[in-house]
Amino acid sequence: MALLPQAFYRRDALTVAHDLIGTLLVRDEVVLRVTEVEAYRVGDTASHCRAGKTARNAPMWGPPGRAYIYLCYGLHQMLNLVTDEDGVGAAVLVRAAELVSGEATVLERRRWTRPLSPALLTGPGRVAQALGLDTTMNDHPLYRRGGLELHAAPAPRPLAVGPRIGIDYASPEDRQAPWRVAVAESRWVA
DNA sequence: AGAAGGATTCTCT
DNA sequence: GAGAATCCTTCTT
Repeated sequence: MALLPQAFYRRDALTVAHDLIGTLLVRDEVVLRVTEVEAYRVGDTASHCRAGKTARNAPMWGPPGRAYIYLCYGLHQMLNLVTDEDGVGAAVLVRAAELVSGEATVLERRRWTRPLSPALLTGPGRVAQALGLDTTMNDHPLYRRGGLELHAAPAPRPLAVGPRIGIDYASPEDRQAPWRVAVAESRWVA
């Protein structure tokens, strides 16, 4: 499988967001196909970087192709992939995925008892939990072998776009911006 | 030092 | 659909 190079991430977050759909998140035996993402772009009033560099969002300002993971609502880990040039704050949030392999490990990490359904992996906290991620994985490079990796795969079509979720604090323009991207026909979408 | 709020999820009804 | 869980980050005093 082809590891995506760092150059893949060194572009505008919205461009990366579109190209991210269909790629494979890989950690050991667990493989997830990305089905839904949101772009948080440079100068974005919805972005964690809107108030400048802080201890929490520092990974977003670093080199592209690395992980930015943060704790939301005190309990959910959120996985972002850092984009754009080194030194500017931008990233793409992974919101949903489809199970490709590693079912046993994912079920265990998610403490899933019900019959298999898209709810297993639709939602950013669920994806991160399925991959066993937490903030100690911050700055982890996804373009190198080892730990969490991102692999190229055929791009599903068509895609659907819409406004992002849970950003009421952003400017009206940014709230409406269609920077959420998903596989149009997948059931593995929130 | 204290307070507010958050890129959510789960379990009910 | 509503409410609880839960704690870090950030902003204010």
